[in-house]
Amino acid sequence: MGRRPTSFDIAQLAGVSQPTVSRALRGSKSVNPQTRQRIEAIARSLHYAVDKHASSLRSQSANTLALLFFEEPAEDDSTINPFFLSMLGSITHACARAGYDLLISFQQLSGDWHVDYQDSRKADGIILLGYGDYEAYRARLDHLTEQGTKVVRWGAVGTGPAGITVGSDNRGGGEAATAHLIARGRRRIAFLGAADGRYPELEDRYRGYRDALEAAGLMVDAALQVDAITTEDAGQDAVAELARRGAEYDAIFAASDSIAIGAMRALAAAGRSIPDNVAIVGFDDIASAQLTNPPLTTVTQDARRAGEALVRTLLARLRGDVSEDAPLPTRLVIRASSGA
Amino acid sequence: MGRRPTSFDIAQLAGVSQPTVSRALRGSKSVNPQTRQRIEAIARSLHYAVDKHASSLRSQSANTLALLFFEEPAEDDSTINPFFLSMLGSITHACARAGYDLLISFQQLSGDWHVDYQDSRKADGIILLGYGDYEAYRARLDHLTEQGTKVVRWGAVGTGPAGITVGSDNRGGGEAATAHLIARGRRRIAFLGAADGRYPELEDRYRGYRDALEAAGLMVDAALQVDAITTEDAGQDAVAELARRGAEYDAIFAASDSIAIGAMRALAAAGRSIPDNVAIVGFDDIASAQLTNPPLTTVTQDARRAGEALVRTLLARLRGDVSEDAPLPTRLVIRASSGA
DNA sequence: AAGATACGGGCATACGTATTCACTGGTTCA
DNA sequence: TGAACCAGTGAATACGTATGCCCGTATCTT
Repeated sequence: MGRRPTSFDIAQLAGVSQPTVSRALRGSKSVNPQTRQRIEAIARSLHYAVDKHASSLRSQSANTLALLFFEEPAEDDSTINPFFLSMLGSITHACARAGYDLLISFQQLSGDWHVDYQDSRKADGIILLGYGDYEAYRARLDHLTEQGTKVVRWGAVGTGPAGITVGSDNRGGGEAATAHLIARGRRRIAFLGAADGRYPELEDRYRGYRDALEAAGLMVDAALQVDAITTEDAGQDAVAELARRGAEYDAIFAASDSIAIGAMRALAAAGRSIPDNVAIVGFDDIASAQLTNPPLTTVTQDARRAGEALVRTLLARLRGDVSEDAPLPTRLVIRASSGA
Repeated sequence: MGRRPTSFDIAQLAGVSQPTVSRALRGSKSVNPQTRQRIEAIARSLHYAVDKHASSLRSQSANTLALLFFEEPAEDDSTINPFFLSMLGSITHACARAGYDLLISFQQLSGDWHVDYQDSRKADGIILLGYGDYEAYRARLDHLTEQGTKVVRWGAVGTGPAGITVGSDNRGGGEAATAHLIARGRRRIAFLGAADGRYPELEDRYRGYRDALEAAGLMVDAALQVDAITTEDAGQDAVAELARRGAEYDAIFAASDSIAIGAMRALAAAGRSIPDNVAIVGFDDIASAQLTNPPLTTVTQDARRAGEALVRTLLARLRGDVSEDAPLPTRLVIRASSGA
């Protein structure tokens, strides 16, 4: 019960020196196999575990990654986009498999998170997660990468410093969603979601929307595009805005499920039936999408692969590789909200 | 751009010794205020941050807490009970406020998680989160506390080693839910959820259920209690089991929203209308509860307060205090599933 | 006026590990 | 047969910080 055992204690019991213990336990091949086994047995029997801080101090690497969620400053309750939460599992597991610990933190986009982890050596690399006004943190992102901090982020592939962005094929997903509505006979399809550069993912989905319209020979009507960020309230407001404009539409492609759910609420309140009056498709396939009434047709992003890709890319960067992956494929999940 | 600045660099620039820098930055009052300011200014200008590992090694404290989620071994996808995920925000924030970092990890209940954090000094204390067969990890829990590891867990207050459990007033919540159904005129109320000792939270909710029945002079009918763990599938199965027994009932109190949602699905499939044929109340108030059809009446647990209480209790234990809080209050949220 | 006290800060050291360098005894090769 | 080599290991040291101990000076106390 005394104090924690150290590598010296093990060395003494094994009749070797401390460095040999260190080498044996880290798998150096310049240790006699028999010696190694003896050392490992003793270590096990003493419940020995390498002191993480001593190890990190000496080796100058934390063996830890940091996961930073950006939360909207507006929201008082700390609700994180469910899609990101669903990545949490695979990120955690991928880290564990690689032998890394995972630090987690919520940050305001506008805060000074970009210095903390960089300076205190808490983590070897950082994963940034969260939709949000891209312009608002682009400067911090550039700063980090210039300083040599290892970072990856979820976002629109092609934006931001080279090779640090992992993301879905938003454009392809947007096209698939819209093409589906067209195939169902809809012609006046509204798009709810930011179309400007501040939300590149949503913008890409908008591009896909236009691709599909144009491929079908349909006109892109600016009156049918309403800005909305990914919250239910924004979706609700967007439908109100369409009404204000007097816009006529028989379908909605919402740039996220949260927007879609808010929109459905507004449509229901206005007495418009889904999908008969208005068909609707979302994006993300969050858990709630199965529970809406009617269930929401949406575009699935593979959260598991996403998390794994983030970790894999970051670990590659730590090794000095720069592997730029292609966008992750998306898949249309057809439920009742988009028509029979 | 050279290497990271150390406290020696700052000392040199400030014309003092390294220990003085350390003292100044940690707020020791035995440093002249002017000296301190000078040091702080230099530290800021160099973007100096204390090296976490050196600090932890010297001071023998990690300044870090660990959050361990237990996941069901059965589930291939790493879905965590949404209620626990909703605690994540407040736990994270509470840690940040206290100046602690937060490590996160998913674990199998049956794994050997109980040695890792204890031995490697990664964290000063551990927060355990996750429903699960209590008997299955009771031994590990006892082991940890006996070794002096600082642990808190979410669960049924009164179970487990003294003072380490934070939890809701499950019994009160169960009583409120059941009393509500009785007030709505229901008389044959089924309980879906484990009533044995392996799931103490659910058992407490069952106790509350019985309290309410007895207070109203109603009989407790064993045929109306069906074991179910907190998954949708279990809820679905439980309704099937009631049918198999030929039990008659006009209401269900489900020990969790997940169970309730599964039950609603089964009822809908069986053509029984909610709430006319069967009124139903859940427990947890997860996000999906608002989206069911009809929306689910349920018992809210305050996730924010829960997370804060967990962190507060753990920090108190780290200081050596043993503060045993009362169970956190719950609140009945009445929606359409329990009748007009 | 002399001793006591407080203040500010330096010296030395310890935390536990990983790594460089040097050494030994044996083996191989020309 | 000497030189070059290799496997296996120990001695020494560095990583960057926090803290116990000590000392000099200035301020009180009686």
